Amino acid sequence: MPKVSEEHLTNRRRQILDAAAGCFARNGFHRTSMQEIVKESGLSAGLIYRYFPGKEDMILAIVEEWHTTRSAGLGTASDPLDAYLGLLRAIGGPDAARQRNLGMQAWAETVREPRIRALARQGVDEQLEAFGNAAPEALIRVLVAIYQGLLLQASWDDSLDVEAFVAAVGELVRRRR
Amino acid sequence: MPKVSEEHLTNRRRQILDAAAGCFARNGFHRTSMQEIVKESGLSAGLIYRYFPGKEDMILAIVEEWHTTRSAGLGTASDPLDAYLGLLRAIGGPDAARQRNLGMQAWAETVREPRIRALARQGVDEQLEAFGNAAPEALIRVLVAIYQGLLLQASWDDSLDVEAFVAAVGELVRRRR
Amino acid sequence: MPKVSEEHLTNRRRQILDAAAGCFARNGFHRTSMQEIVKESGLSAGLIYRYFPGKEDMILAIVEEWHTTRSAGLGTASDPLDAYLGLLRAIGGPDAARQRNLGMQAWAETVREPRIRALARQGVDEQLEAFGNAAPEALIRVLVAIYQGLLLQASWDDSLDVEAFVAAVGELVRRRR
Amino acid sequence: MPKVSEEHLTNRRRQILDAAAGCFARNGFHRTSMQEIVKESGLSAGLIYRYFPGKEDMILAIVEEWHTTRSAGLGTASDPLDAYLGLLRAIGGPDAARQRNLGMQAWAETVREPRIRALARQGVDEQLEAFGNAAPEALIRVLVAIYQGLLLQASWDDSLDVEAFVAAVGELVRRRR
DNA sequence: GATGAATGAGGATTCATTCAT
DNA sequence: GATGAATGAATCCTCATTCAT
Repeated sequence: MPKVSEEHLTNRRRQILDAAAGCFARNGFHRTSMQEIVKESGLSAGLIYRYFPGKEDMILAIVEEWHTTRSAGLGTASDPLDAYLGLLRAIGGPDAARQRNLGMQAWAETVREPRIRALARQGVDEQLEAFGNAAPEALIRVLVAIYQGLLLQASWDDSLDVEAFVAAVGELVRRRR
Repeated sequence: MPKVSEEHLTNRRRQILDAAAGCFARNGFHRTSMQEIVKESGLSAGLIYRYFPGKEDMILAIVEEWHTTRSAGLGTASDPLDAYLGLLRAIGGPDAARQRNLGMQAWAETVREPRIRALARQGVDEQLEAFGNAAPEALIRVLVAIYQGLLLQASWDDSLDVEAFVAAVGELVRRRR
Repeated sequence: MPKVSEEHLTNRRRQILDAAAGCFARNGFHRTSMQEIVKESGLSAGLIYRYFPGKEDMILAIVEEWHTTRSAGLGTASDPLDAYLGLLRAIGGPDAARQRNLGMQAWAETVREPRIRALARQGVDEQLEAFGNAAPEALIRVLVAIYQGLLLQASWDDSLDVEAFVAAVGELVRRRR
Repeated sequence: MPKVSEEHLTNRRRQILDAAAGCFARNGFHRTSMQEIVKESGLSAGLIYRYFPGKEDMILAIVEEWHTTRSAGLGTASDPLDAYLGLLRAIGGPDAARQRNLGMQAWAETVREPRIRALARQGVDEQLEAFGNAAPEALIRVLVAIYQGLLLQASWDDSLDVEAFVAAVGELVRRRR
């Protein structure tokens, strides 16, 4: 009975999304052909279309996941500032290259796809809410902006000194108190 | 002896780049077809290809110009901080939507096109040099990051309070002294 | 010893053909995917392929059945003309929409599939034989043509007055005697 | 200046429609791939899409033309019955194979494409109007039906005796007066 | 110089069919 | 027997680019 377990379905979906994320991070959404994803996933074209109605939907799923990952577990930390600085370190680190690339792709899509723009905006809004008590909106926005800018700069410059960057941010913010 | 004046050539180039920038800002690099640029420019496909060897080159030219515009006349100001805050206001303002869209497109291209990545990196490096005397590198990077992040957030949220944002930045930085 | 009764097999076949006929009448042979038939039949793809080697064969079976139904019990009637006029009424009636649609699909297939062409031709030839004694071939062909044309026209025009049509035919033919 | 004459455009369109009609008459609308039409026309895929937005539109154009051709110059004849019998001879003749095939294809499409159904219905209605004075609607419908049925039967049986068919029709109708 | 008709490789997607379970 | 997940060739269509005029 090829009716397959729930887990199998989830794994397949993962397999596809992973392949897609890899391709997208390497070549961007629009320079990645479905054929490449097919090859990278090791599955067939037809099967992929059983999981995603179209390329656009795969992009959306990838972006959704990206935002979900990003917004995880901030605000709940005992020392929010430390948690935030940790996030900076993470996004600036060498392991985050793929995440950075996906992020930049996602941002570019906000220009023409309302649903992706909504996700991006919502990503910021969630931070505003999470930290709403600790600081005024404008300040949180600045912190988010710093995160975003670091993502970009770290992507462009492998030799960027993330620690120094984080330290500078820490100083700037701590002094404020 | 050129049959057409230098000026004519420059104007034509402008005309093409303007059309392209308009399309790109609206739909992104990859959702814009050459045919759309042809139509928007009012010129013919053949002519456009006399000015740019291909679409890729047009993208490059657009991105180049974007970075040139951006890096203009900072660092030379009498009060660098004021000048910087002015830049924030400018990029956050409602007139800058097109510039923001182009910027986000350009950033996405850094993923797969080394020349565009080089331009992006160079854009940051220029700021590092321009302000090299006034502050440590890490701090300048943070300021640049704030600029970049504001660009994104202003693009996603029309109701973002740019003034409050700028004020928060001003406070953060001034306190430092 | 078959594990499943002959009757079961026949019922299954019926189930499949009914589903297929429904889809085909609605969307035509070529706009109907096997997947739709699978869904409409409530069976599985694999099972359907145990009953029919391929889509083409299902089409053939449907067309065969269509012709069989059509040629039933003419010529044997006590008053052939009345029987014929009854057939006209039947094919023109509102209940016959599905049959009409299938007929038109079948006719289109005669263009490229010799076996279906053969069935169509045979359908006419059977009438020629059945009425062979009552009238010359050419006249029978005309009567068949009228049937065919009515099928088309009734399909295109819900408000067609079938009774008037049949009356006109009756007059035309009766007068002849 | 490759801005091309009106005549050129018309010829190109003809060239495409002729190629398409040839393919369609041979293999049916849905067994004909665009690639076949491309090859048969001697043009390129891209060019064909400058003339027709899609395959569906080409089918529609072909069907439109088919109906236009068919409805030409009846009703205006001095002796309508003779003109009609001439039409029967024409559609039954060996030169009309392509027209017959296209007709059958068009009829099959009436099932799923309202615009094609509308054309078919309109084709009949035009005859009703053209002969409106000469005979009651039902009778004209019968004559049209005979035409349609002859088209089918002639398509299926090369040896069909068109003359005898036409003679039988003539007798049937003349006797009526 | 300037035009835009023409090209054709490449892209996303569908769908008849198979086969491991 | 029965299932439906999986396949991949084939389809329609787009679009960057060229070149005859």
